[in-house]
Amino acid sequence: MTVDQSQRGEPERTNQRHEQAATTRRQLLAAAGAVFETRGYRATTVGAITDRASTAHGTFYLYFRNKEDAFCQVVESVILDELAASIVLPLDHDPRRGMEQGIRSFLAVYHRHDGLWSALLEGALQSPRVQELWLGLRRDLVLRLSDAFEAQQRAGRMRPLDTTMVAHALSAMLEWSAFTHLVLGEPRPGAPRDTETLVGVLTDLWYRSVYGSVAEDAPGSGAGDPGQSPLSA
Amino acid sequence: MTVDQSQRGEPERTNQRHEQAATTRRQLLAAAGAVFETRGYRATTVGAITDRASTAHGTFYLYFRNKEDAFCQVVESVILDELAASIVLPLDHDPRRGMEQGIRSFLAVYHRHDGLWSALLEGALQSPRVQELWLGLRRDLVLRLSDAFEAQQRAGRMRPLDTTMVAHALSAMLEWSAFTHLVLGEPRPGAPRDTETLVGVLTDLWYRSVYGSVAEDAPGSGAGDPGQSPLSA
Amino acid sequence: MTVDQSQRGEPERTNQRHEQAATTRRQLLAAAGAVFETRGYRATTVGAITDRASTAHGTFYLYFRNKEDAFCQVVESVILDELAASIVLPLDHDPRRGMEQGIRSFLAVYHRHDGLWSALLEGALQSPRVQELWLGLRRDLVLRLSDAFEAQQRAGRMRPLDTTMVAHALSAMLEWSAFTHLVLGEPRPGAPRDTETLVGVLTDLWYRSVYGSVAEDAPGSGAGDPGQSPLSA
Amino acid sequence: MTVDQSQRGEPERTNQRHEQAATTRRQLLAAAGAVFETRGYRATTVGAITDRASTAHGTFYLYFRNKEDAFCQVVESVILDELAASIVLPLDHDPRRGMEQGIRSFLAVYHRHDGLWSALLEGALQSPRVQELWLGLRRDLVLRLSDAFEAQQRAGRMRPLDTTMVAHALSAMLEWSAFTHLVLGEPRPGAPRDTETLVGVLTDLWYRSVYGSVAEDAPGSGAGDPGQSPLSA
DNA sequence: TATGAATGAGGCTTCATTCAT
DNA sequence: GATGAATGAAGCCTCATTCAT
Repeated sequence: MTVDQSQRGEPERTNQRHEQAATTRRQLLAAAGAVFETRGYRATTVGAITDRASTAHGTFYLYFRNKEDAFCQVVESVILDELAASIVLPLDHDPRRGMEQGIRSFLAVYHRHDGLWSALLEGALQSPRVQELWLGLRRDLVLRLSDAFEAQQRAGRMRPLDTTMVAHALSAMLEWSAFTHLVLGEPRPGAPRDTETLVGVLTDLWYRSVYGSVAEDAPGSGAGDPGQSPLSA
Repeated sequence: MTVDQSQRGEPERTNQRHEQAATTRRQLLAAAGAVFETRGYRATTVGAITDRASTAHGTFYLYFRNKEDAFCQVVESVILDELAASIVLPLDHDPRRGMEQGIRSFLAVYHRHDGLWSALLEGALQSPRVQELWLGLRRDLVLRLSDAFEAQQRAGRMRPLDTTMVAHALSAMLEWSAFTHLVLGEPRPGAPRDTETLVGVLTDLWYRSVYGSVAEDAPGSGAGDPGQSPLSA
Repeated sequence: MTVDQSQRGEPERTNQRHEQAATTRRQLLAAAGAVFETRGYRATTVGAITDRASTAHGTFYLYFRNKEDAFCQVVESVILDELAASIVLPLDHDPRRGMEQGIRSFLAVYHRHDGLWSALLEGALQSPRVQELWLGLRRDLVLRLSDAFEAQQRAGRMRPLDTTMVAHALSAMLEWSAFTHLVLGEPRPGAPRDTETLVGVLTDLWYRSVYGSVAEDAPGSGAGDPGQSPLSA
Repeated sequence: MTVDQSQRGEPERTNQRHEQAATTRRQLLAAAGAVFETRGYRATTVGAITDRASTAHGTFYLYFRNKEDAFCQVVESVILDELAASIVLPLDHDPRRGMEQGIRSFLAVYHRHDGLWSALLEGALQSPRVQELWLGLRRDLVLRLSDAFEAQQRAGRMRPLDTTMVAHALSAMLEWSAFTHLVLGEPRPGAPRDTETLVGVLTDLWYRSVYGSVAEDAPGSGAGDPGQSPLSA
């Protein structure tokens, strides 16, 4: 039977190898994710990853060019998962509730990977490639937001603003609030984080900023339909 | 008395020594600042600092316990300088202009030390002590802001909001906008940064957020005196 | 089955690896032993060891946590060898000759590793872990001795003495005589060491001390069997 | 009066300087003693000594060539003090009590400077000069002992033994028992050290060893006066 | 004499990466 | 594909000693 395998069995063996390899890759990716998440970017060592993945040290380099590469793959894989999840975002006819949902789900995603965002930030400050990856993610978000704003503006529902700049600024508020609250634990480190309060405040500020003079004091009372929420697109 | 001095000679010597030492410290501090600014936190090595300061390697440890300590001293010395400068902040009777001035000067300070803020962020993610330093700075800013908001609120000029949370959120917007625009060069990396536009947008968003329903559409129209600007205190 | 092996190939590889690694460890251990023996504890550097072992500097840390650890392993490996050798210690029915043999073989062991005992002493004064190791060795020796004394005492062949204290004191005499004669070269530094004379004197003193009033003046005359020699157990 | 001093005052000033210098030396010596005593030889740094002496770092090198030199001076100064004290050693007509007194006072001296003996041993293993100093001290002791033994032997009160070797061996027992009991805390580390028991045991062993066959079982009952105790010379 | 800033050699340790098997 | 031993560059930190004042 040994003969069998070496004669006709090659496709099978190849398949087996492929599967084996895929498994190894998955193990390494998962291990890398876990280690980066808990230790941060720089403090993560290849050894820690392979230890956790129960593979040999050298195996790491079969799947990743180096630590930077592994990190980027981890982030991308996580992002893909999250994007898959975020498709489920509920749409809403009330623009304020749409914003609220978008903000809430962003914070939820952030919260789910606390340490990874922290590591991503750290990595972006140390490696150009990670920085590029990170900037790409941010630009996506900002772009979606500014597109939505523009649509609102064309419909006359939004104050006349530089949509790109506003999208940047509001994204910054959202992103950095998420970081300071969820990662750093501000305002009161150690205290239980009341994410819902944060959602409420951010929604209020976003709404004020964008619709302030058009639909004054009108959460949900919207005179006419302000359309789809910018974030739930 | 000259005789006295020449007998024991200590005052002169001591002074000379002190000066020499102070000079060395200044050199090291300046060198450290420059290196941290260009290389970031982690990539900075003690050797690079002493090379730049033209001192022996060991001299570094005469003035700093280690890299972490040197970085904290650098940040603190820069902050002190900036605080000295910020005292000159113009007060203004128009709240919108006050906000604008505050935002503009914050961005100016940030811009003046681009790389250092970046390094500070990086360091905060790698060293608990740096993190503490950084959080301290943030808390100061947020506190001053929320105090100002509270004053405005008591005077009935501001919407009823959780001042602490709002201060946090608006600080986050300001801080992170500064970082993304001035350090990362967003929205268009490489393009000349139009800081004034940023000032305008941020001021508008802040103003809307805070005074939205009280003094609607009243930028500069000062219907009554909204009091001192939060940031120029 | 050969096929099996060549498919996974692990046993062969693993064995080869193991052997290679064991060789490296042995080289490092031998090199460390040699360097510690000639330079002493403190003056030994990791670099000197790896130079001698012809390995890279970093390889050292593959096998030892640090210098302290390497030293302990060296001592332990030497001790193990010696214990293997000491099993061959000749028993004797004449207690004086038993003592003599024990003392002689102790001195022989000591002599074989001159520098190492010296380094062990030095290390014990500088590292708690080495001290613990050393104290463990001493306690073993003392315990065996005091057990033997107790047996003798129960058999009524020995003067009534505090066996623990006596074992300690006589061990001290033996150990420190070994050190001063074999390491320091006392009484006449530089002169050829007449170890046999030392053996004779020490045996005489031990014998006197222990059996003095029981078998007075009976070296070798064995008035009855005082039993097994304490040291040759 | 300043003039006075600079014209005739030179001898006075010189005296003042001398005194000043002597004071400084004393301070440094005391500080060095304290630091060596607590930290041991190698772990003691020049900085620690000058800190404790409240002098400048460089001042150390006005009085000592280096650490080695300082240590030797410390040891010598302590020894001198102790020798001064040991003159008071009580003589005794009973040889056993003489031995006992000698042993007791040796242990007392040892105990008074625990850490220093430990440091001396450590230093001897690291510096040839310290080793020489230490050997000198030991040889003195051994010589006095062997001289005394020889006198006893000439008087026919002692067994026929190689006095030099015996003096060496018994000194070794005494010295090393002192070290293991007083410094290491054996046999039971941490337990209160019962020095008197140790004195008793050592005296017994010494006495047995030396007078065993001459004055059997005769502590204090001495048939005739065995003369002055070896150690109290 | 006394000072104390400056020096720089010397040692330790970590870890990303390679490579023979 | 997988292994894991080996490499060596790179950084950190200490401390004895010198020297200008």
